[in-house]
Amino acid sequence: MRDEKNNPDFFDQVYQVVKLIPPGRVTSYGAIAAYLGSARSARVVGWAMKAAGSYPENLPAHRVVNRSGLLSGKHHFGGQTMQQRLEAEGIQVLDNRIQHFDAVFWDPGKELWFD
DNA sequence: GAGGTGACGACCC
DNA sequence: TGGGTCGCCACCT
Repeated sequence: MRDEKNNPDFFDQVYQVVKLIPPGRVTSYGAIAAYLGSARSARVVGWAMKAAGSYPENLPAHRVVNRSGLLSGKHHFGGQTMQQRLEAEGIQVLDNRIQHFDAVFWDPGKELWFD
């Protein structure tokens, strides 16, 4: 029954992309969803992030924020863990929002495509 | 088995 | 131009 952690293909894909996010960069749920081919399923990406809480790997979910650069899931990280981690990456975060979001934004469907 | 929810996003009025 | 509503897909109860 495919025991192991319940990792559907979609979730696994999300985890792969998230882990590919370079340090000092961030992306949005929609960007990942779009990269997977389901731009409308940005919510599902958020689910994957939530499920990532059970992920043993160093899943940099803190590098994933909403389309507005707002740390939507910061509360889920457990306090300011998310913001603090982003600052450690060199990303300026103010009031739960990423500064220069456009500058640190990382698009998987673009950056990965070019390399 | 079915319904409601949810770390979002885009479209419509 | 801005605010509101619907849609998406999977997980949880």
